[in-house]
Amino acid sequence: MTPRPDAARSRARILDAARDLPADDLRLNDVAHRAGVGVATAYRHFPTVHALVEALAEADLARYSDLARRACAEPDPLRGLDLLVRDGLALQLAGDGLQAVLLADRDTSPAVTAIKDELLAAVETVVARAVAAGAARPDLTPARLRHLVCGVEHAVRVAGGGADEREFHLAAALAGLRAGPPAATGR
Amino acid sequence: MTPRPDAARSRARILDAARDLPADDLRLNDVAHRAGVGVATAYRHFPTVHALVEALAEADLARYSDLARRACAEPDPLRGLDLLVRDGLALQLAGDGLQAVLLADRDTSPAVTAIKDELLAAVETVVARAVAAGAARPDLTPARLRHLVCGVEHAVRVAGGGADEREFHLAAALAGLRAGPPAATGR
Amino acid sequence: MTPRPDAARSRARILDAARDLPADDLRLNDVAHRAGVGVATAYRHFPTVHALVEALAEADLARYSDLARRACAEPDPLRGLDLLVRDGLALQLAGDGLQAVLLADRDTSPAVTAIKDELLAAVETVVARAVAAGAARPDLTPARLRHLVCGVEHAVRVAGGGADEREFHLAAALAGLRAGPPAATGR
Amino acid sequence: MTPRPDAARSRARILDAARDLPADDLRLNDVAHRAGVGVATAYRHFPTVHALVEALAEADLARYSDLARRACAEPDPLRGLDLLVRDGLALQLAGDGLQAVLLADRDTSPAVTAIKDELLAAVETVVARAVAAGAARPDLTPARLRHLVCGVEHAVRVAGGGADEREFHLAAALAGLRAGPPAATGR
DNA sequence: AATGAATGAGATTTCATTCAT
DNA sequence: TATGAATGAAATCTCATTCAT
Repeated sequence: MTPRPDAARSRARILDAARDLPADDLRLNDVAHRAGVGVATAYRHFPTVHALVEALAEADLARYSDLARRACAEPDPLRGLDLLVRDGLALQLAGDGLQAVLLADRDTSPAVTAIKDELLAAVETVVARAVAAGAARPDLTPARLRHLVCGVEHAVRVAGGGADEREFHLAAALAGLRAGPPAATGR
Repeated sequence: MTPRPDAARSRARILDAARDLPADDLRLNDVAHRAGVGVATAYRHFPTVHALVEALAEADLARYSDLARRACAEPDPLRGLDLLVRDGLALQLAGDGLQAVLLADRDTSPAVTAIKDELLAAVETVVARAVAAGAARPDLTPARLRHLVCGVEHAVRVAGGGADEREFHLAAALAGLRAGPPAATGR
Repeated sequence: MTPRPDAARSRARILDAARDLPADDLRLNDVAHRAGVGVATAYRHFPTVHALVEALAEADLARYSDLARRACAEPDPLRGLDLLVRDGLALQLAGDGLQAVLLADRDTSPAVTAIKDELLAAVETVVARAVAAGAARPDLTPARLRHLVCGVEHAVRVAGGGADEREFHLAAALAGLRAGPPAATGR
Repeated sequence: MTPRPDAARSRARILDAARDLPADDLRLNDVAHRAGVGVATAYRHFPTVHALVEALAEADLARYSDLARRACAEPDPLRGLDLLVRDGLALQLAGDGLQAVLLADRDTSPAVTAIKDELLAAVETVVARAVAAGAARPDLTPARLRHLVCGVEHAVRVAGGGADEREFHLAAALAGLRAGPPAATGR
């Protein structure tokens, strides 16, 4: 079960090399070359690009899960929701493969699935508490919260990713989550 | 000046064929084949995939511009803003290459640049009126509004694109745009 | 029979444009474009690249024929041979399509064939007189003389085409033509 | 260091296939197809056509170098020169890519450069000895000798390549090399 | 388990020639 | 006749994945 030492070294080198590249444009060939490792070695460790992205995201995913647990523990449901969104957004913006892993239907690594399950459970709690307390729109669901944060991440990225833009879009999102449905203005 | 009829026919066939394919995964080779046109012909008309995406988006872009002009004409600035966001989102969700064209720094076609300029000018007016009327966050800018709508589009897409999801994210976004900055709850 | 004035103008423009390009790498497309003329127009005037090369070479070919006639008229057969080789080489080096036309089995233009026939007849005379006078190797034939000059042209070209190199290779060739067979030194 | 057996096999198959084609009209695509090898494999081994031509010529180049060394070792400088020209011409006529490799300014393969350097050094010696012994024109240089042989190769080729033609042009060239400058007969 | 050459599919590009206008 | 877009074949190149060693 314990990996051979040289295998572990290869794996680590591959991950290190991958961190220098944009997560949305990884080529296993390229990564292997930069890692000073054979192409097939990279494929042995990570059969698909997604498997590699998962491995890269795993640490951040664990942090996300911890964050969600802390958000559950907040006495004030509103503050819990805000904390989750604010710090979750920061995590998603810091590492560019996280969104893909969060949104994937199936995971390559069981460990990743386990962490995601924990995370989703905690998010469910945070959302349920916020809705129950009237601190969030009544039609908010855990899935919707996740999608919304992904949308905000996207908005901030296309805006260039600066801190000012992040603050603006975060503030608008938090306000939008909280408020009840606005008076209809549509046609 | 006027394009030759056969050139126009080729162009139209290429565009028709491209409409059957996802805008984010177009291959000129494939498009040419489906259009019953030589590969070289496709490359002559559209030197890059982006040029083709632009051409596909041009009609929607014109509709977007019309919409923005109507939004300017709304007597109530708030209703103008809501109209622009709601119907703009619908346009962006209907044709999947629109966002890429809207966000591109440079355009291939001068016609596209012209339409985008008109659109941006109208958006500027809508935002300025809404802010002046106190109907939108004071730090809202035209660029931020565009990025926000792109974020909402993204959220709805990852949610599966259903009408319910669209309504939820739209409502949250409109509410978030309107409200002043929320009481700080961050760390 | 008289060409229409505009056709004549097209033809002239094509020839002018072709003169700016290396004769061994002409593309009709390219020539047409530089001439400011439609591609098909170029093809109408010159169905093949060789036809164009012939037309470009025609004037030089006529000069070559005149030269050969003058060489025939030389009282001294040796001087006639030398004159033909020396000035013929100069002509061949000056315009880079001449060799191809000289060596072609068939010609596109009857006019070119006529000039070549005159030229070949004169060369035959020059060679016959030189051989008869003992001023050239007895096994020299008109064809061999032509091939030899083409070989010298090639040597000068790969040497860079300078005047010194031309003089060296010319001198060696003239000496080689004149001498009887050398004492055998081969295996 | 040692090439992998399968890579060596591919390389050999590509070279074998290329030998069936005219060296002055090689297309990597075609060669790969005939060799029963993927196109990409052909491009990996030989990034350009010239690299392939070099590899094809390498064996002949080595023979050429041996020949030049033997020519240096001839006690009689004149016989050394004749041997080099006669047998060098035979080599150049046998394999049609040799001239291109000999005349190229830069080589793809360092091995080829090394052989060419040896060859050129030996030619230099042969020429120097012949000139010193009064067995060749005083203005003969190693470069001129190379260009002259290329010119003779060209003449023989355009003459059809037969043995008679080869003997004629060879005899003329050897005589031309040997003789001092002829009495001037030009204008 | 590690290696990197081989593979084949297909993207892009070039070009000579044809054809509708 | 003139035009230049269209054409298709083929050359070059890229890439993700597989396979022999």
